[in-house]
Amino acid sequence: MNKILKIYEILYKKFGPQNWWPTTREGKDAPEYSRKVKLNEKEKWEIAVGAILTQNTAWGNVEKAITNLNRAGFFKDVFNFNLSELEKLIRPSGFFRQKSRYLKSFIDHIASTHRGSISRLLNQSASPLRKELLSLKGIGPETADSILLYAASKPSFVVDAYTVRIANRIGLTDSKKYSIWKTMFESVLPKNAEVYGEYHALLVKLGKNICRKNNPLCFECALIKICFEGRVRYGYVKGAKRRRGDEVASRSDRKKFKRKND
DNA sequence: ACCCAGGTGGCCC
DNA sequence: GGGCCACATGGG
Repeated sequence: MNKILKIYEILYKKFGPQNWWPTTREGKDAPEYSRKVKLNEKEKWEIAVGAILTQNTAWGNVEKAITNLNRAGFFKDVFNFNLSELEKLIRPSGFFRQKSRYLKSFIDHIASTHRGSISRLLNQSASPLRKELLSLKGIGPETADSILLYAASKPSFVVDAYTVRIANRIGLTDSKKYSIWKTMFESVLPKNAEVYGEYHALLVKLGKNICRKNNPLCFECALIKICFEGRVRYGYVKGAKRRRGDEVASRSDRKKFKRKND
């Protein structure tokens, strides 16, 4: 079986569905994970805004920003907020000056080009929509694909830092090009938004908790059998030299991990 | 006191 | 087309 399919099978079995992208329920302020079949206009806005806010930023900080936006009634009337109001509200998500500009230009674009409806933007077919998103300041390939996949429900695979790190360690490819990574996954997986969405979310889950940048918890990783670096760290690969920092995680790390994950 | 986080754009060669 | 750098807050 192809490794890319195998990874999905293993992670899905281990972690179950992740129900991305988190959105805020009626009457609440903070986003939660729960899969919706059909998104309303507010939820589409929230996903697109979240995709911009989470650029190189911990999701917890984005949650704080989205909570602020909800309390201010932002998603009910996105056209009624100016730059400095946005800056204040999204401050916790970091890079708030650039991100507020990115948001404003996104909002203005929808106002002027799509008669104020984000659905009119998102209802296009995937390829022109992707091009249009990429033409906006502050929307690069990952953010565009996140919006395509999670807000527009189109099968467009999202490649992020976790995807690259995990696939690098497993030994899939060492390419530096986003398009190569994206094609690698899309050419193997069924062209299905739900599968793409779960796959990406599962990689994030693994990357956050186990396949961490420093001191990855390979001893707990469900992918150890198919991961080159993991096997090297564990000493499974004969003759492979362990490098500094390749030690198996400490006891305290194991305990910490167990506490966090049930 | 570090290091890190669900990237992007600008500038330089 | 690639290699650097600024951008900012909050948690571990």
